[in-house]
Amino acid sequence: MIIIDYKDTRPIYEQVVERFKTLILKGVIQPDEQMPSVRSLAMELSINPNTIQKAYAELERQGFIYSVKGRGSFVLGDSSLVEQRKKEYVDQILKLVREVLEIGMTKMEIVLEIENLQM
Amino acid sequence: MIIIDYKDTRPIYEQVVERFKTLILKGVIQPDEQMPSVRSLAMELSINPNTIQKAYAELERQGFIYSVKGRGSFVLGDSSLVEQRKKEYVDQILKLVREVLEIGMTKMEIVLEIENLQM
DNA sequence: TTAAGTGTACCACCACAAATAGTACACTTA
DNA sequence: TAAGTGTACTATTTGTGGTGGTACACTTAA
Repeated sequence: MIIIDYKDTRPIYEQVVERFKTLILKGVIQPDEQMPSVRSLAMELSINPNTIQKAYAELERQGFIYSVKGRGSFVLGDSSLVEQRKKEYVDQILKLVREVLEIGMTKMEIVLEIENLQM
Repeated sequence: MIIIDYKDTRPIYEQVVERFKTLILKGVIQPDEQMPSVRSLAMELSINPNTIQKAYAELERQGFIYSVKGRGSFVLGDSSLVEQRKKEYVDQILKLVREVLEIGMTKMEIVLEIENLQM
């Protein structure tokens, strides 16, 4: 399910985060389904449990999963934190957009900046 | 005019940048006025000229001053400051856009929100 | 109650990047 | 030409990020 590419320059935990995000967004892992445990996945990938822990913490921060001490980590549903956080972000973005429109920028200029944004 | 706080965890050059930005925005240093020279300021603060050079390069990048080899560095006028504020807003917006892309939104969705924004 | 499973916290190590220093070069002006 | 200016290059120091080792805390099932 998860693979690490050592030719990839990105840190391991980041690769894990992205891989799980894809799996969750595509519905391969369903809401409320249990994630592999920190230890078992670390064992499987022959890396340190802390690295998986870091990945899971990031997934939790971004609203994809939640973790319960002693029980495990679980996938959150679409309607939950992710959607909520999207709204919060959009609100913040629009607020800033309003301000920058007031000092003379145009919507088109802003849109162009976003289109050209490199990740 | 400039002071360094060694208890401050931020790097020296960053403190210098911020201090000058404040002074310029408040009008304490006027447009076209000459900045202290790299060497004299470095001497005054007992640090390396390169550190001041780095601060000035950053101030130039942000549109606050301009430098001429052999002549010195000078404060830019109001109109360029507006441009600077635009840049700062755009930077903030793009930062948020990156985050919201991270959690699964698309550029198109964001752009649509902006297009539909009522003032 | 206990054992095995779970997430979490803390510290150490290492590699790499950022910050700063040292020095030399290039330009301008009086 | 000399003294002042910004700039470029390299070396060294410092800080940060990523990972590993280990111990702790909690949950669950036997």
